[in-house]
Amino acid sequence: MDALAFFKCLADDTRLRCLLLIQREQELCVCELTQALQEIQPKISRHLAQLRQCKLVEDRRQGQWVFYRVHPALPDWAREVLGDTLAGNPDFLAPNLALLQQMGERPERAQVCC
Amino acid sequence: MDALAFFKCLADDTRLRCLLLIQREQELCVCELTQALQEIQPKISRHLAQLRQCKLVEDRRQGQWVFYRVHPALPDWAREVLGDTLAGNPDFLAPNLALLQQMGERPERAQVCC
DNA sequence: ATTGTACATACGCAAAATCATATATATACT
DNA sequence: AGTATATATATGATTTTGCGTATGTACAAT
Repeated sequence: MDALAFFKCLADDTRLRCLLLIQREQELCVCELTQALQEIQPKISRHLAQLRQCKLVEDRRQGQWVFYRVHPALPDWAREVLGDTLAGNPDFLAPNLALLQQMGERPERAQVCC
Repeated sequence: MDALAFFKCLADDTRLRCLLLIQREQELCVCELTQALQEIQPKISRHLAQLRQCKLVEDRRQGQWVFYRVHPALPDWAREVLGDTLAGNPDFLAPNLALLQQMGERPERAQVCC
């Protein structure tokens, strides 16, 4: 995970919101992100694919849904960057979180472990 | 200083190295950055202009030289991002710092204050 | 089997970012 | 005044990135 590739992933509005939302909510599926960002599904999927290829997120299929989470092997410094960004920009995700709350019938996620 | 604009500035190799070098060395002039990155001067200047316009750096003319430093009004979270990135990628600037050491006759900087 | 939902990817195009070259400006020195 | 150094910016070409549409695949339910 090199620094330049990491920041390139954060340098797009869709990717930045997706990643920070996933970090904040632990795990989100594509349809939830589509709703939270009010974007069409292929657009969300395309950006998630890039985050996945760069190993910033990990995906897990559960039934019809694919859930994304922050990649467990993401280096500490990168995690701290995400944390600092969230802490320093408390309003950034506000509209997206509101849309997520509004969403009815969100898919139930199985407990993954432990 | 919004998060997206900040990360867009970091999403280019030249800008990322310039900014991290400036952060680490306190203050650097264009010719030092040109040497440290082994790039032509207009390329360095162009990227510095972008960092300046986004208020990530501040410039100061001293005689023939223009010195750049991290902008004093840069928000804390952004400073922490730079610090985390430097700490987490200790080898990233190594070649650039080596080239900077090799450079003879580096311009003397006046003490700015205090 | 078929229909529907969730998600991924391929393709062609448009827009944005980057580049190298040329040129302009500002200061220093003689 | 004239030359040299340091830096900035304009220009046109090239590369990269992002987009919407169309399509493909996997799973669920009937």
